[in-house]
Amino acid sequence: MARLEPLHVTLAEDFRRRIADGVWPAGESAPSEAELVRETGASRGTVRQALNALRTEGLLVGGQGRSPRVRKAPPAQSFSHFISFTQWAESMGRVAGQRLEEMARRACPAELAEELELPPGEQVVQLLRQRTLDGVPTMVERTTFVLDVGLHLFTFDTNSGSIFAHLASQGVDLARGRHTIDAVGADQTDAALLGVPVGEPLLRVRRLTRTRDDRPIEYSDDRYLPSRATFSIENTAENRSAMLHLNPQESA
Amino acid sequence: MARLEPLHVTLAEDFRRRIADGVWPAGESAPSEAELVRETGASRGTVRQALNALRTEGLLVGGQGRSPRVRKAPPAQSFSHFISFTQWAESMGRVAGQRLEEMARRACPAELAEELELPPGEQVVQLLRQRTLDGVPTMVERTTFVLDVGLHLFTFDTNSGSIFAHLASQGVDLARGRHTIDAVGADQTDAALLGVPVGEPLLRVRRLTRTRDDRPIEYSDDRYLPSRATFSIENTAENRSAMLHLNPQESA
DNA sequence: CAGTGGTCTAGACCACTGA
DNA sequence: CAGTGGTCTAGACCACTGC
Repeated sequence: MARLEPLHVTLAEDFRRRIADGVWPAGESAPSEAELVRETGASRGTVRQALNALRTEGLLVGGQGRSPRVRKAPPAQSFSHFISFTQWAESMGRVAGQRLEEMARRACPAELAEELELPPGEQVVQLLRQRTLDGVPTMVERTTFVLDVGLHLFTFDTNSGSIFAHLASQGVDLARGRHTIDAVGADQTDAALLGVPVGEPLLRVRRLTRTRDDRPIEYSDDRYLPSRATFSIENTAENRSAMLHLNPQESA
Repeated sequence: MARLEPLHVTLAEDFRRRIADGVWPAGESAPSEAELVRETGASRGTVRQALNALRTEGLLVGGQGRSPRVRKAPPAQSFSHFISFTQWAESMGRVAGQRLEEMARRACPAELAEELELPPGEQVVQLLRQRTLDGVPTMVERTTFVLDVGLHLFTFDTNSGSIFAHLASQGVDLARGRHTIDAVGADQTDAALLGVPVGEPLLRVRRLTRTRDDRPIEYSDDRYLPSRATFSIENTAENRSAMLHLNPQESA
């Protein structure tokens, strides 16, 4: 019996499923750690490691003295949902669509060169795409890839699916992302692609994605129709991990 | 020698300080776990618990086979920065200001009653405040408190500091928050308080804050000038904790 | 009071990395 | 190869909850 996953990951998935399936009903107490140790045969440390994962996801709350209680399950969000419009849509049973407006290889603009930690004049691959959800225009995506990664895209029909799924199959491992969120008025391009007046408020997310060894791979400027999508974040006092940085800007 | 904090918390703070002070220079390898065990005298499990905290904060990256490397320190963000404009400003050496426009006790509006899990007709306390950063208008805040918490505010000069600091001193323990982010055009009130035209794009954050035992305490609708503040989030593939939910909205 | 989770220890085996 | 972090175990003591 091959076991590719660590035991604590398997247990965490098992527990997540019990919550999703209502085996551990929302609002009630979950079984005690001692009980889970008896049931699973794993040691307490391993059981705790699994439970802690659910805690930081907000699926379990409380503790100290009484069994933790189960919260109503928010849809599980994996990292790929952060960076892939397609995977996000699919996770909700929606259909993501895309139309490539432009794809170009060119010298990296100065502002982006700094973000991507590239020397001046380095070549990059840039895309402009309109994204749809169930056929309705929802987002305008302006993405810049470092050259060696972007070259994979020329072997790929960019109108036919998820760029990130394609890159993953090529061995590109995205591991970390920084997302900066603000609001902008629609420019001419946004307005045309989203079917709204120029100046309409849009929710903008700028994202820098890195590999496991911290090399910047991709920068994207995505502008959403707020009537079509919003972001939400959960965070807790115990847990510093859900980091929402509120950055002051000098007056634009 | 009283030790109020758990050892792993003390160690984590120590390690964070070493990164901030450059004792562990950014970009270089941190000491191995074995080394830290020798140095601190703590067991490996405890050292790992401390290091894992820094990992999920994004201060350390990498692993398996080689020592983790240190990333340039993002400013440490505690939970209080999420929910308190004042504490956020202070953490950056800025000065937060506020002007109370309105404070009222009234029946809870229907949309909010659901969010706050209150029976229909329940009384709440509502505030409308203009917030400034270094004297410049930056945000308009519409906050609703459940009654027993809101009553604390009548014993408090709301023009003179942080509401959350005041509530904390009254024994109200905020523990968890859900933040929903989108973009809206400024309405008449926003426009007047922020000094921009009606329709100007604003970054809106709606927040529901809960106590440790999951009781909703406060709901707020905060609208920022994007030229004055943006949000950013860090997340990783290993770690599900930084949850960014991208929620579809039916057309408004 | 008994049961719970929070903390801490000591020791073990493995997979992976880099010289 | 030796050293690293990833995983897992077994057992211990404590602070806190609820009865």
